[in-house]
Amino acid sequence: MDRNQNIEKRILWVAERLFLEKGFSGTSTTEIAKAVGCNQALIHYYFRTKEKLFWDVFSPKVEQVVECLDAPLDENIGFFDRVRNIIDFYFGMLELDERLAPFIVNELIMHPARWEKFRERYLQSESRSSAFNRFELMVEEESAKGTIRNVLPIDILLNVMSLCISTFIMAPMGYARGECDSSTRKEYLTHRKQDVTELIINGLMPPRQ
Amino acid sequence: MDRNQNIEKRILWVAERLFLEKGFSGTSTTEIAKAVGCNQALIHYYFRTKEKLFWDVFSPKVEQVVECLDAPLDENIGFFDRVRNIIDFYFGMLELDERLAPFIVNELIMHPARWEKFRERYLQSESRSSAFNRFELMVEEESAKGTIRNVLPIDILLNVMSLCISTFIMAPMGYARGECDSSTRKEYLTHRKQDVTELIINGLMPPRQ
DNA sequence: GTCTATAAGGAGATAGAC
DNA sequence: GTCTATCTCCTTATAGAC
Repeated sequence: MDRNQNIEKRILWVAERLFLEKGFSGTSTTEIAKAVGCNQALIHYYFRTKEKLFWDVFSPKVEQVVECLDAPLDENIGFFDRVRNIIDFYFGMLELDERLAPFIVNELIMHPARWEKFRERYLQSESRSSAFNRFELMVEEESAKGTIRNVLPIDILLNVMSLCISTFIMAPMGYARGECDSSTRKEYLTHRKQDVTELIINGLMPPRQ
Repeated sequence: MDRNQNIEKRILWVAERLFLEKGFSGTSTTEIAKAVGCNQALIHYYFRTKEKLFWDVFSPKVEQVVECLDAPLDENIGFFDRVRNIIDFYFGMLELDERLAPFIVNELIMHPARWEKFRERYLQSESRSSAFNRFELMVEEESAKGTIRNVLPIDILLNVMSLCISTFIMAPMGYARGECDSSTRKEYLTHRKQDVTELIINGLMPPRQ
């Protein structure tokens, strides 16, 4: 954006855009340099390797996409509205930048090793966020009351993530039955968000007897 | 497999394995040649370009992953069992080769243009399979009877695809809370399949009044 | 049909001038 | 800090011998 910014930040900023659009293997340091308006050697001067530059872009994005499941904080609302809030917030975050979901998923597929650094942080029960722990408690409570079916809290969140992210992965097919204009796109996203919400909420109900 | 097979078929066979494991950009024709045990020029003699070779591998896989949603044919069973069958069959197909889901999704993300050739076939209502049309009829029927909530048939299938495919995309994280042994993996897949089924079935119920 | 050799280009990274 | 020049390696594709 601003020509006179710190060059290191400009490189990071341009790299972010290009990595998001074309992935790690699809983007060359030469290309980044050209877009920044500097020499390719400068990229390596600041970030030493392409891998390291990528990590500096990738890492905050992963945190965003995973930790965002925690975000909508304690208001005094019922369980189902709480779940609705989670979906709303999560979907909204992905909608803010539609390149985010494909970017993360692509890297998860192509370089699973990069995730090992996150596994510990997100899967060990000791290091789980307090928001997750509170959510877990709510689920157990509702389960005991019999207001929801028997289900693990982590599965609820996995299902929410899967359905939201898939919406954006499939978008290029979904809203392009012929033409790709932005109103068709918006319509597709709105419709999917609504159906995902209904599915999750309805799917939580205890089975009829 | 057999050393004395037709070389063209052996190239295709090896290319399939490598593309599935490392994607288009991660696999070089040189590498394929080495694995086949022939010269790199021979790949181009038979397939002209890497792109063409890839297409010959990719195309049948897409058909498999999309058309498999149609497959479990008419038995005389109720609607919910029919849906259960679809999930079972679809999940089972992906389980037969766990590289399939990541492969397809990765290519969908990195080269959306490749899908334009399939869009017409799968999204035009005139060219839809008769199995889909029959499924659509069943949904309308159940909807009219009030035995399921108000939902579009295509959304049911999108949700099934999303949840099944996501299971395999997330598998490297999912069953690797520390160790990756095959019993943990099997346990993870079984559990997710069951939860996905419950979610879909339960999510189809009409809301309580 | 299968080979060797090579063309033509792009990649990431570094040395060294300024 | 920023540049030019260059090293080394690897890619796809083709020409031409056998």
